[in-house]
Amino acid sequence: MTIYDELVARGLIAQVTNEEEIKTMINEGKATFYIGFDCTADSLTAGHFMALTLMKRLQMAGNKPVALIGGGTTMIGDPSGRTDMRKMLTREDIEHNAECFKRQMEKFIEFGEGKARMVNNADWLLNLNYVELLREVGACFSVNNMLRAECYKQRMEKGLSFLEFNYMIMQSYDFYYLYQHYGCNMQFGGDDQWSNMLGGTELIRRKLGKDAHAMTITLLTDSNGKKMGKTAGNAVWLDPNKTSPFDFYQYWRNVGDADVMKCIRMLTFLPMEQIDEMSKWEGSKINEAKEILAYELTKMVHGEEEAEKAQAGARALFGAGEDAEVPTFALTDDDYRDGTIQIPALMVKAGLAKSTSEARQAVQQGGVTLDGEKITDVRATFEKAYFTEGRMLRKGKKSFIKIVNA
RNA sequence: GGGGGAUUUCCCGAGCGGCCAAAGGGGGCAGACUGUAAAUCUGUUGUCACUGACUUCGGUGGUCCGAAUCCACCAUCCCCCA
Repeated sequence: MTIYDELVARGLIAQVTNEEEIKTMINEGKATFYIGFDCTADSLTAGHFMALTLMKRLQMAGNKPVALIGGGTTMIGDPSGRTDMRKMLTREDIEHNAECFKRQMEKFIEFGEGKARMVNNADWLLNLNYVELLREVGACFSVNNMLRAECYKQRMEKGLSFLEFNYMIMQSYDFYYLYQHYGCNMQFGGDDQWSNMLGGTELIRRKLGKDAHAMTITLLTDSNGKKMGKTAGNAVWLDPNKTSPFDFYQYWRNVGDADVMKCIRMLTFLPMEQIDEMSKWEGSKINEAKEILAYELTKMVHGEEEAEKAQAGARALFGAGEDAEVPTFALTDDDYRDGTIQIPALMVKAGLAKSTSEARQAVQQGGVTLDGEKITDVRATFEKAYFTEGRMLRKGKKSFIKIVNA
């Protein structure tokens, strides 16, 4: 199976500019492709993860990846798929974020001589001269066409600032620049980037008379059409300090039945034959597929050891077993008042509830247990000695944390 | 530049002088049912020293016994005209 066919079989490809040419190019390992990452946060997310795996797949097939850190474009903010303007980030924040991205990416992609390359568009975008840029590329963009672009549609109703309107031009310029300086002949991106990417191929054609290609990745959505990689509006981070390996594992362990095989196909590196076999599973056997998915992804992001721990912890908590490897929280003397602590305060400190009110409600509704004992009294108080051995605090079905003394 | 409209709790969106911590929906959380799934049903969803108190309705002042609701100014956004 060729790499292109595999990408198709895995459902990764959404749109391409020219299928035949792209197919030949990547199958023969002749593509130098880039993917841009806007550094709006200090960690990559599960959403970026798919792009990283795609880079890896292509790299394994002999193509050269260029990871573009959007140090420059982040200064503007991509309006695609947004109904409001992004908050402006300072230059320092952006640089810090770019640094974090770089460290995380290095775990997946091999960088170095003749391998993958990492560039930051701040290096060329920030020094552009306004009038020169207008004269150089401004003439190649038709405002009429831009306004028709999908990525601005939503914003046309609510209002789009000139700042953001220029995002497409900056992204197009990136491609134009990379084409000339690094021989980059293809761009990848999420499907929501399609119009921005076409801006780039168009610019290259007009300025240089050359063909460059664009290809988009199917957005990973669940069966309800919602973007995956988020819980309650919060991203699932790749940084273990922001989303623990256990929570990361649990996120994938809990995907809906209808979405498991799709995730396995798109995100893991398991061979297609095995995947085809698994997709025949039905009923509660699907849980095994979920475990495999969660394990595989946790292994890729956090390493085998963490994946084992997360899996063992989850099995112990939800099945039988005693010694569960779950995140722990250590109480210090300051957490106790007169040597004791009340259950709502404990829950807030351990991060199981955002406020004591929320904690109370959980208790009142019978959702809180300590070492298997259901807590019914909101005022239940515990002494320090009680936690010496470590106690399992649980809220609802899926939130666990082990409480110990520091 | 001129004219009109908007700004409400996580989001959407009612409220237009006391009965408002503020309808309804979404989302979240918890309970039941289950397979750590989906669907469904129920409860809950500002904060706290929680049967009471305190702080919210873009910002700042004002009117009033009393304001999310009225007035003034400021800020931001949208629409129409130029």
